[in-house]
Amino acid sequence: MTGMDDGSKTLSSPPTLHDVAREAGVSIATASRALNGSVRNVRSENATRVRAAAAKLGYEPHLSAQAIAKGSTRTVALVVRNVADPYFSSIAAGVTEAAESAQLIVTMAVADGSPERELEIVKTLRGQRPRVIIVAGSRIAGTSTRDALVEELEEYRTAGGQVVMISQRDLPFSTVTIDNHGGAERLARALLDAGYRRFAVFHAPAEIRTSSDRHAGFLAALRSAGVPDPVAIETGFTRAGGHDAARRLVERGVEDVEAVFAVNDVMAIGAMTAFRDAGVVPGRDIGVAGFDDIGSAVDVVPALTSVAVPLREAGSAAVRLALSGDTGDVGLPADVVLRESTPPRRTA
Amino acid sequence: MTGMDDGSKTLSSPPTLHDVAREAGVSIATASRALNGSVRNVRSENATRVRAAAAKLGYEPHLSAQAIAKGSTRTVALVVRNVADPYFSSIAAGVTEAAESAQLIVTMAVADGSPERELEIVKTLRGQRPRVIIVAGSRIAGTSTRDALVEELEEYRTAGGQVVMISQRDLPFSTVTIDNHGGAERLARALLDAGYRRFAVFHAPAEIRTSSDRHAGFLAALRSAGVPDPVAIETGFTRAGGHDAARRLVERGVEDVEAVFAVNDVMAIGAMTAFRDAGVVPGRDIGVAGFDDIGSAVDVVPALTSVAVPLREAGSAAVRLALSGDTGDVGLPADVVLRESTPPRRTA
DNA sequence: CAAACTGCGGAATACGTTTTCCCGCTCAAC
DNA sequence: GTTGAGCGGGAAAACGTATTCCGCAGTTTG
Repeated sequence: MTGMDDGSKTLSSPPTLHDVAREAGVSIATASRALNGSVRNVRSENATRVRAAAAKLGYEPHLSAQAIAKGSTRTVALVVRNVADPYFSSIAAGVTEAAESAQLIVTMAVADGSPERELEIVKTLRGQRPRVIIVAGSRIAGTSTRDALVEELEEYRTAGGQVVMISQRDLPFSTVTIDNHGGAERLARALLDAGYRRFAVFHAPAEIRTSSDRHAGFLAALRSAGVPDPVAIETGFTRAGGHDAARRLVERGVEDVEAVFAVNDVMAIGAMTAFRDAGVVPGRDIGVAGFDDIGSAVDVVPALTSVAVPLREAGSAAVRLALSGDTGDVGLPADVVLRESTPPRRTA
Repeated sequence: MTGMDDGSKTLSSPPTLHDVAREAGVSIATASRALNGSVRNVRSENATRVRAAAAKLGYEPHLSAQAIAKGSTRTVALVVRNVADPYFSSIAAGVTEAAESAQLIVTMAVADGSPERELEIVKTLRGQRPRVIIVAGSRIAGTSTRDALVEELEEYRTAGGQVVMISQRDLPFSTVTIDNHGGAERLARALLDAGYRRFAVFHAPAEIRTSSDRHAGFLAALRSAGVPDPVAIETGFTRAGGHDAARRLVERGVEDVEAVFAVNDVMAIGAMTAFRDAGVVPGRDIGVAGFDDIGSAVDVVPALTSVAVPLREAGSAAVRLALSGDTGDVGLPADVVLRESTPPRRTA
């Protein structure tokens, strides 16, 4: 390319094991054995010479080459719907934490709520030959893409890969489940105890399993208490969705609802500011509760009643479950946290 | 789970190009040429047969093998301090967006604020031979690890890699800079215009460049306006840090400060709830301003005055900058957004 | 009509590792 | 003093793919 590197950094390819071996005056095999804990020993004098050579040359093993030689990689692949959402970034944090402590590299892809994109992602991920594929927040969509996704993942699994879903039960894979149904039930009962009787629910389309589970749990508790069904407003699973739903509820007239349950916190928070903008003060004029207990739940005013979900833990549990090799599910609790957004209400 | 599922799917290794070629009745070379847009053509009949065979077998090319054969990968590596922080997850969102539109895979690692960990990460990342390494929110720490990091990255670069820093100027790499200094100056002027005169600043240790730039800009604007220097409280760059700083400020006595500038929004938000818990109402008893304009800035009460920073854009700009191959910096603006947390103040 | 050229298939090599296999050496056991 | 085991070094074969090079047909050119 350019001339001799007289003195300074000309562009060159990174040193290979071959270079290290030559520098140390040993064979490639010996160098390889010295640099990773192989079964075989190498004489300690040679080992130190190899290590010195590697350090001198700034050698780093080519992971792809290792992967192909060993027939296995050290990566875990994570697909999420949206990294910027605290729900998923918390999961991602747990995943990277557990992965790094297992010396694994994590690759991340964002599906953006599109089942087609998700399918495409899983395909290219398969090319990575990761040890594990973790899918968080998949959308169980129209059966055609869904079936294709399942098939793709099953092929991956028969090829020796581990698949773990997060909060996506009833797909034929190990999953880390969150007690969405039970948490929502307990939340409903807590709100009933606090004196609320008439509710609205802001939920996402039914394909989003997390949403429908929470919705169902809430409904079940209400019904078993003999309270009238809440008004249900379907909207997006995002802050904007919650904001929008609140506006629609206000337009419709909000006098007959005492509290709103939004199926996640970002929706609830969006709803709170929409309510406030419309002159309906959350916590005073209307109770608001969310789900997930994301960090900022305590920072909004009034502090948001929610259901605490160990998201980070879910991420790391997914990795550990996959690495354990067991198939089977891990269940995580979901605990109600009452705060000022749903103050006790004097029943009439 | 269950025993042998006799009949189908026994555990087997994924199909290789060899299998596809055999199935299609052509050579490996032809199969390879048919499946990726090679320079060479293959007769269309053969091409369709190869594609059919690939589809039938569920073939996905082994990315590691491709990487080693071609001598280059299609991955971009991102190292952040903490995924769960909205600052970094927004950047990560931008990075993945741009990467995916360039058909690149992103691998992510979390440095967790530890320079040693960061160094270690960059080392193993180098083994990945990514096209690009993006470092966001690095901590310029004690020069020893810092120099080691720089050296590591420079070796990577002389080996043909692209390095981009985000908001970490004056390291010898291309960087996407955010106008932290100017944004903080403009914020200070806006607060002065609103009638505030006596300030406190919550900032992070000086090694965090983002923090010190913002702090310096704020200070500069204050001084050039002839206003007394603010009380400076050093704390962590996190929500907890802001919370803690606010408590310390309240303990010290808060009568003589009219407004607080926290060098980022999560700190500001943490500070607001600490103030409120201490009976100091943000927006009434004390003005609070942050920096970054994260999504939840509009959801807290009072809505948080901040400086809008195009974080997502910074992430995608970093990828584009790296891919362009140019070295040089990209500057991103930072615009003041006044909200209710800093209402205009009647000057005495 | 020979020569040059084009289009395309396949064998073989390369990429950077790990691992198997073979070999020589040393040491202990008989 | 032979033999067998144990140790450790190196040559070579893998791993799955891209690509170079060679060869063969068919086509153009003069």
